[in-house]
Amino acid sequence: MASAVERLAARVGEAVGAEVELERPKDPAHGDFATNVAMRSAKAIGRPPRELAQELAEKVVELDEIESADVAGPGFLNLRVGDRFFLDALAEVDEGYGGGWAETPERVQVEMVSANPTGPIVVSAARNGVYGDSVARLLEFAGHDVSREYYYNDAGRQIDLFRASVDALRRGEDVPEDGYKGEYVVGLAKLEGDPVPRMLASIEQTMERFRIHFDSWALQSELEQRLPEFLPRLDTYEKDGALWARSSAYGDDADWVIIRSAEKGGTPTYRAADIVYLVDKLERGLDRAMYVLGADHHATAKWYRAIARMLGYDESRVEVLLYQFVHLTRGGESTKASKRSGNVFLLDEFIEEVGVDAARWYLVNRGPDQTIEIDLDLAAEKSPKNPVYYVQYAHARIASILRSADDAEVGGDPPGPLSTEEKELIKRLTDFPTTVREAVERRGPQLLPNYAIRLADDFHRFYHERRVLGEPEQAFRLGLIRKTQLVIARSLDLIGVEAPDSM
RNA sequence: GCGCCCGUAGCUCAGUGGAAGAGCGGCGGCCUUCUAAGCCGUUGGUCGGAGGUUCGAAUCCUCCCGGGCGCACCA
Repeated sequence: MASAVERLAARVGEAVGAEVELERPKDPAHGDFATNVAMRSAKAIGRPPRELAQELAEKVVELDEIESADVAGPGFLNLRVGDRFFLDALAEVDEGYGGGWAETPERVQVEMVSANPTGPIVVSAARNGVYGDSVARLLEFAGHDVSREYYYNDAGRQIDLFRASVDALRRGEDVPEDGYKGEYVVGLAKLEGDPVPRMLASIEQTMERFRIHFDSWALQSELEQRLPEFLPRLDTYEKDGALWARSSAYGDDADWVIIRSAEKGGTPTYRAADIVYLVDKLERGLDRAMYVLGADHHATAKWYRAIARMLGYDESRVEVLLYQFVHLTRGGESTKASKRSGNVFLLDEFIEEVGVDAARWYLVNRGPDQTIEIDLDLAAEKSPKNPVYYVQYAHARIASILRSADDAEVGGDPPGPLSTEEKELIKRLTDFPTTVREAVERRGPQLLPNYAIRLADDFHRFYHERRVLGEPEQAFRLGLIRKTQLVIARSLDLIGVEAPDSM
């Protein structure tokens, strides 16, 4: 069913005889909604845009919903709508508002983090998790069937080196030159047994603490064993004693070794496991396999698509989400992160210092293509400087009013005309579905925190100008803030941030 | 050299064809009334540069400059 805004667009389109899209002007002085239909069709009709706009304005203003239609700028049609429209639009806001619209629900897997279990999760891996998890939450909200998977390398050189580092300490020796040297290695050396499962358990614990839950864990060692059954389906050749995948023939920039030469051990490379893993995903019944990768792995995107093509799959089922790095600063000083040197900034420390909500907010706040710089001192401040608290505060304020209202009546029409603040707030609520849709389509969860700030903005202004309790409009305004609260909570939940009832 | 990403206010960044924005910083106001983690005002920009496409470009295309990242029989 079409939303109030869509119905309005259709009505206006009917009146002017063309497809109309309504946008929200940034400047409220430009009206409640605006359309560029006159400028779009001016050329085809062969008339000056402003003249055409004037003519369309006269038709549009005949509609019941439209209070005024003005021509502005190069030929924009600025529309003001009546209270009835606002009330209808507000009535649509409920728990599921903005979600459940996916026309063809897909089974989607988001594979994310997937850091080697050779050390604790650091902050850049946390961006991977927050980004992937937020995209997953968005897809779920849109109506898709989403699962989250962690793929870990439990075999190979890095893991061997990690185990060797722990063993060396246990024997009272120094860790190998290129081994792992962090504090955590010392801790693991004091415990019995294989350090890898312990490391993995600790990673899982950290991720849970960060509100990221994995449905499944895939092991490289198991996957690579199944390589022989897929070899016949691959386009390969031998060179220098190694087996190469001819990925360059399928869109990649190069060919890659999948089985090492005898003198290098004759073992499969991680790329061999990639192939098995991809087939496994696509044959498991997933419609779409999403990989979340850091900018340093950007070249892998072509490799995944190339092997999908090589194996005869539709490459559009494979999607790689890339994100740029995170730089932490403290009072201007940059903190460098290297897992092996032991001089690292761990996610656990980050959460300790700034809290889960602010940590997630800062990591998802920026577009994935943008490197993030986070000033730890600023992020840790629980003050108005921190936008996440600004938004949460709006939610808490609403909760407080609702508590004071007790079991008073909530909802219904207002006794008089709507105030400017009420209209602005409702218009902002009508932006939510389009914001969600765009965030899903662009895989851009950063749109949500930015929207949430605007919504909190409109609420705080409303709060400042208009009283709720004890006013003739009480019931209506209680309904309005209740719905505002729902949308704030949803916006925050989609990025994994909590909406507190008091602060 | 080849490939990917970025360049918007003093700082950190939104803004992916329609009327230049936010937060922080700076300056100045507002608390006997539902939470001042709030509100209001003000300061501040040749959207890296040059061409091109378009009625219209921060946004699309080309080139140039600057920065980050990658181009393993490591993962």
